[in-house]
Amino acid sequence: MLDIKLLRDNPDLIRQALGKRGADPALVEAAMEADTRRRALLKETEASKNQLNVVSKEIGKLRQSGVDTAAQQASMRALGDQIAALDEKVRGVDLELRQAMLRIPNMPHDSLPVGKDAADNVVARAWGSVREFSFTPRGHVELGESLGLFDFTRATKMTGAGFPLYVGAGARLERALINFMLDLHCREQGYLEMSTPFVVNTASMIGTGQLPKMAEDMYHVNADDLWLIPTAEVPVTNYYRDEVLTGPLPVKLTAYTPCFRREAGAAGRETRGLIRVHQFDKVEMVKFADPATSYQELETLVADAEAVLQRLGLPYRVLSLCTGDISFAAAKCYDIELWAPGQKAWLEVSSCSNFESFQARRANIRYRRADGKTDFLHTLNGSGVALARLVVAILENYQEADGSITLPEALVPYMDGLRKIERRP
RNA sequence: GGAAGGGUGGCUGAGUGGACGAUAGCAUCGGUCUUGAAAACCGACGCGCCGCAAGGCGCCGUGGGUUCGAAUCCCACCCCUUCCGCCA
Repeated sequence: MLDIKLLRDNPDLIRQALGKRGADPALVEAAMEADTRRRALLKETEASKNQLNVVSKEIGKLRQSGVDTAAQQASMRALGDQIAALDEKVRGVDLELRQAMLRIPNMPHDSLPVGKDAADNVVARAWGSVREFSFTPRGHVELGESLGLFDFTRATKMTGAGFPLYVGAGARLERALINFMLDLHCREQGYLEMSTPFVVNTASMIGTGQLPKMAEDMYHVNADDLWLIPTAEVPVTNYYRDEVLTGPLPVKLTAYTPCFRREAGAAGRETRGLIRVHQFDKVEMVKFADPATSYQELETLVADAEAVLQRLGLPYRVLSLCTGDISFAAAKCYDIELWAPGQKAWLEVSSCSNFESFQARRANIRYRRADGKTDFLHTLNGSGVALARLVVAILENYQEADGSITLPEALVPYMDGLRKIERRP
C-alpha cells in the first residue's frame, strides 16, 4: 500500500510511476476521489459527535443538581440517530478508499529499466558456461521417469494434474536440496531458520499483497476461511505483523515450505513435467531492513541466492526486471534463471524483490528510528531457491549419454554419498 | 468439543454508567546534584485520524446492541490460562 499522504501531496508522481508499469491510472483517481469525500464527511460527523459529547456532559451535571433534562435527552437521541447514519456513510467511504488503495501497485524504483513486458527485462549478469553435449540432451520428464524419480501418472490418480510425486532417489534429491540450501543460508549467510504454518488467514494474505487482487490464484479452505500459502514469504513476513522492531536491522529469516498455486490463468500451459505445477517446494529468504540500506540488502540477497546455484555448478543469468514486468508489490526485482538444456530454455528459479514500505504499511510492521520515532521498515524477499525447476535443471545439465545423472559434488553428502543416479536393473 | 477464569498504554496492574484516554509502579527520555556514575529529587512520557492553527474525533481483544452518556451493562465472535474429553 502506498502512503495516502503521497497521494494527496504528489499524485502526479504516482501517476507517472504507475504509467511506467502500465497500470490503470483510474485507480489513483478513484482513491483520490474517495479520500476527498471521506475528509468532508469526517468534518461533518466529528462536529456532530462533538456536540453530542458536550451536551451529554451537561446533562450529567444538570441531573446531579436535580434539573429535568428530558428535552435535551430527546434532542440528543435524534442527533445520535443522525450520527449513526453519518457513521454508516463514513464506513462505506472508508471501505472504498481502502479497496482502492489496496489495488494500487507499488511504484517502481528509479533504477529499473523502463519497459512493457518480459521482453524488455535486462540481463544484469551471467554465471557459468552452458555445457556442450556430445549427444542430444533429454528432457527431465524422460530422464526422471526412466530413472523412477517421479511418477506423474499416479500423482494424477491421487490428486490431479500438476501435483508432483517424487519416488526413491527423486524424493531423496528433493530433501537433499532443501537441507543443502537451508544449511547454506543458516550456517554461512546468517539467516535464522523457521518452520511455519502452511495455511494462513486473510489478514496475512493482505499483509504481503496476495489479496485482494490474486484471490483466484490461491487455494482457499472454505470451512475455516484459511488459505494455502503460495510462498513462505507470507507466513515469514507476517511473523512481525502489527509489531515494532526495536533490535538491530536487518533481521534475516529463512524457511522451507511447500507452495500452492492454482495457476488459474495458465490452464493448459506446460502441463507436463515439473516446470509449472500446483505444488512445489521452496526455500525462501526474507529480510526486514532499514530503509536507508534496503537496496544494498537487495544486492546481498541476490548474491545469497546465486551462491546456491554456484555451489551446484549450474549456469544461470540474473535479470533486472523492467517496470512493466515487476510484480504488484515490488519496487525492484531480480529474477534468476537456470539454463535447462532439455528444454533449451531459461527457467526462473528465484525472484528477489525489495518491497520498500509497501508490505510493511499493509502489514503494519515498523521499526524504531534513531530519533525514537516509529516508522515503516522495508521488507525484501527472495527464493533461495525454488525446487521442481531446480530439479529440472540438475537432471538436464548433469545427464550422461546412458541416461544416468552425475550429482554435483555439493549434494553428495546430502545424498548419503551417492554420486550417480542410475537406472536400477 | 465441554466447563471455569481472563484479555486495559513498552511491561506490571487499578478502574463495575458521567470529573476516565484512563490511578499507581516499573521502564524510557530531559533536568538538578556529582570529578563521573548510582541514588535522590523535579519534569516529560500511548497510538491513529481530521485541521494552516486553535482545537476536535476515535481507540481499554474484535464486531454489534442498550443509554443523553459505556473501559464499565447486554449479545456474538476471536485469543490466552486451567481442568475434562478426543487425538498424531
